Amino acid sequence: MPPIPELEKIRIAQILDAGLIAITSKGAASTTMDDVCRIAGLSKGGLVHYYKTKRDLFTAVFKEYFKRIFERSAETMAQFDDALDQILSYDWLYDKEDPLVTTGYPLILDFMSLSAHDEEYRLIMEEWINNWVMLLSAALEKGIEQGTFKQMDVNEVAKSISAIYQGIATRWYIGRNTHTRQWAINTYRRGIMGILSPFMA
Amino acid sequence: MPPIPELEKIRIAQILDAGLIAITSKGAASTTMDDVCRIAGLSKGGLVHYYKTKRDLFTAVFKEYFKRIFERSAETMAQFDDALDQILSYDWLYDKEDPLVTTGYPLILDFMSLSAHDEEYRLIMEEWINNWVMLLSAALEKGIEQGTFKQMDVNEVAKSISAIYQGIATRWYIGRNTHTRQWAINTYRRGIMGILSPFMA
DNA sequence: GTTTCTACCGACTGATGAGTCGGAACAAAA
DNA sequence: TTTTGTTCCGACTCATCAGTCGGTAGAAAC
Repeated sequence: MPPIPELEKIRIAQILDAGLIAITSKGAASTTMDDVCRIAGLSKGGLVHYYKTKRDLFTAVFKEYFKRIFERSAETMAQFDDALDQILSYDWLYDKEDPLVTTGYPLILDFMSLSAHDEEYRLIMEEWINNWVMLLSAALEKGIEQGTFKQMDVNEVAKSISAIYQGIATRWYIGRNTHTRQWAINTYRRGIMGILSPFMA
Repeated sequence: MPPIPELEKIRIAQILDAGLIAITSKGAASTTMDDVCRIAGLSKGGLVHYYKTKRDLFTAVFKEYFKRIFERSAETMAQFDDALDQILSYDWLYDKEDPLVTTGYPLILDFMSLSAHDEEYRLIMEEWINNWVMLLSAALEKGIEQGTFKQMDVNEVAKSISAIYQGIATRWYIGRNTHTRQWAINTYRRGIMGILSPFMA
């Protein structure tokens, strides 16, 4: 019988944090279960008690990261009233100082690579994309109500907007020597305004 | 002493093809040297004779693939006279039937993930991006001469255009269930026109 | 007190795969 | 003919690591 009832939650948090640290620093491919044990301060057996396989663990870690990114997106968007401001509120994606962003990008790249060869991972990725798209869709709907935008297929447009954000983020991260924060922000603003231009009221 | 002088070239081509097949089908992470041997129809020793380490081999395979993509880009652009047509000539990136594209995307995703944790790979990636950017820059310059575009920092604009192409490609590939070819083409056209809009003469 | 269940430990196993190495076949050079 | 260098072979070594398993500590149940 469990010594403390909240113990499980504490351990899960410990393990997911450790997994996040390990994967973002070494990469998913070279992160071992022992790495995660060590960082979490648990033994092999302790870790396995909560996640039977490496795959279980990785899946949970990826979901946890996506959850954090999603929460950040929702919070930042909620700070604005105007729908267009909400849609263009993603400057934080290109902030080197932000640990969620900079340390997290390698994890997203790892995950995309895994998704290319693993259907289960790909579905998780699709779900994440879909959540993001829904967030943007809601803002577009709001903009239509507010009279900022004309009628449109909000889902298709939201997919375009999120794809542009993500593409620029990838490029900004990989090509860090030649791609500045200002370049990224200019690019996304112009790109997204291009997407929205047929629908500006 | 070499039996046939062209033998080396033949073997290299054999090995790079095999590497491409292996990596695109199984993923870089789970491709083994033995896989490449088998596909190339060579023994371990034979493979090692040409590429001492797995890293050497992979680097060569990635460069070969980037070369092919670059050639395709240059050829396709060259079919158009008008600069804007050249810049918007990348429909082929979103063609499921094209083996260079569909089978190659997993390889690019793998390589981006490797680049996140490996400086040598990252530099190769940067170089590839730069080649692509130069191709687009040349078209932009041409457009300025032709009077299609106003003066601009062609390099910055070219970086934006290529980032949009790549972002949409990634999304189109990963989110294949929900992202159509037509969506990809519409998105890139509007996005890129948004990038170019301040510079249309 | 005894049993039972959870939480955790860490040594061990078994598989996998990169890189090694001695050698064979063969061609050209000496 | 002998020697030397190239190309290629495939069995072997050795490190790594996911997952296993027998065991312990301690709390609750009986």
